[in-house]
Amino acid sequence: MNKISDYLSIQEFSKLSGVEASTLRYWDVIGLFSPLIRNPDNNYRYYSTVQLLALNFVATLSELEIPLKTIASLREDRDKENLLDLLEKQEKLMDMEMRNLRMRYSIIHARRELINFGSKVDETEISINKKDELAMFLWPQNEYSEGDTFLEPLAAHLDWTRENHINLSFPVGGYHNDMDSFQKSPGQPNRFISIDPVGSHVQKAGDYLVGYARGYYAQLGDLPDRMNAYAAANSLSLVGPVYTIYLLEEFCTAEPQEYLAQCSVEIKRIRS
Amino acid sequence: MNKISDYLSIQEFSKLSGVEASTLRYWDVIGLFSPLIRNPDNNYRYYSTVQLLALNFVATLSELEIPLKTIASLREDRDKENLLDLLEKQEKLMDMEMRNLRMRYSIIHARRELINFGSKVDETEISINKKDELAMFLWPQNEYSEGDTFLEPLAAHLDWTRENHINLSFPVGGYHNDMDSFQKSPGQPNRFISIDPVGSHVQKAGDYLVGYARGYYAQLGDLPDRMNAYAAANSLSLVGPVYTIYLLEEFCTAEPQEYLAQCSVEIKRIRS
DNA sequence: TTGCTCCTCACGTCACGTGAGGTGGC
DNA sequence: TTGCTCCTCACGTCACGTGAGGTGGC
Repeated sequence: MNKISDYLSIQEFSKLSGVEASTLRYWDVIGLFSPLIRNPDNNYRYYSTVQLLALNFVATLSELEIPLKTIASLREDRDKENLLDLLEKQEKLMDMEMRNLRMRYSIIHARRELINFGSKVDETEISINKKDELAMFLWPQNEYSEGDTFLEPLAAHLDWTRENHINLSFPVGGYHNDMDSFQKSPGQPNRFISIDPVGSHVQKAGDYLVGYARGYYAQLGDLPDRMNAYAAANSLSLVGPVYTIYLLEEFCTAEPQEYLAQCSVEIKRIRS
Repeated sequence: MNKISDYLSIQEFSKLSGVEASTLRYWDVIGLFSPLIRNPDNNYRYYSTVQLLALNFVATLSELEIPLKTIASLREDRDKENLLDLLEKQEKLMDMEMRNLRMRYSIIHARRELINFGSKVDETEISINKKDELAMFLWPQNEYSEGDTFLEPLAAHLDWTRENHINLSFPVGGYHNDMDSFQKSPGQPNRFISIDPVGSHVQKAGDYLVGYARGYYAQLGDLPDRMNAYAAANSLSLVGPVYTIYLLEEFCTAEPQEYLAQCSVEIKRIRS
């Protein structure tokens, strides 16, 4: 008799192996991994140190998040091909998890950036700011019928977003083709945008005229007028599309009148 | 009455929002997100397109894997700080997930490398091979009492592995201080090793004398003798530690006699 | 009248963790 | 005798998905 045949109680085996006693009991109950012997009088479980290796097999695959049923069937029918197949499959699942995780990361990142900016900004002033490149997806053209708000074209494009794998968890904003369109109907953008870092459209880096407005979606008040007035007073010409992004919205406040929009349009100075 | 007040059945709202009807029902039951109205006659749920925005709030946080209870409490008490705290916490959880995922990746990688190599190798020959660097953890010195197998020192170090965050899902092998020790007791390595890519010990790149043995752990037969004989016949001097790693073990076969060990020791040619 | 949609239970999922209530070993 | 360990149920977890069985609308 060498030391190996000394039996270990479930507590001792648990401490040695690092696997919880409740887990050992469960694995026994479902027939995945059982103690070497049972005391027939009191049903006590007794393990042997030799079993540490077999347990490690189960514990390792379980840590790889392989279903216990699969582990059990692999124990029955174990060879190189089966194991390699299984590991390969698991790696593919993990690839998907990784991609999913990265996407969740960038959603959080995008949202935090907007909120942080929105908390610090001086919303009362119209100003000229340098903006960095911002990647986004451009949605299709919006079409408005009589009496439509922004909701109808939004709803109309939801199918399109799903077909094109646009993730609606990224912040959504508005896009006007130009300052004219923005002034004519500030609450009716020509398109929607998704602030998604893998988006194919880029708001170019450069000098922008930037203004802010409080209130529910698409209620931008006289912001277009004020921006145009500022441009005229400072001899600026405003070119290209107007981007509206919501720094604060239902994610951080229950009060629609506290939503905070930022509108920006690129400027060219007019030589005087 | 504009279009917004047209009510949508649960099916229509589900298709528009991309959220399953069963999920909408569940969110209603737990009080997280409810339809605008209920038909009192038949309890039919009716949603409005305006609710798409509120739903997006819930769906987004749910996709970020934030517990529904937390989302519910956030809806009650919503402000920038609460949301930012929540997003930050979630990001930290995701960091841990990411680290866990990477570790599972490298476990699979390490195991696959060994098995793939073990399937192809010519195990009958002793040969001189170039080996690349291999990172690992060196366990503490083993101490053997009378009658001990490799199991006793292994068990004795399990506490140490946990204290030092050694993950036992990586392949474990043996380490002899030198060829003398290897020949004297091939089944009793001076240390154990964990083939973990973040390990602090490195098996140096270089020319190695490499041999193989079939059989259960630590049953290396006359491999040390054969390696020494090969070295003598070819005027090689064998220097430094002997590494034993198991290419095939209980993970890919149920038969202990099919386990395949690889032993390697660095060589220096003796000038003749 | 006939599908079709909607409803409300109730149960299953997956791998345990946590008592409750009771017994055995030193 | 007294803790301590061990046992076996049974229930909870988390966010739904899936029927079963029944009703309402066109």
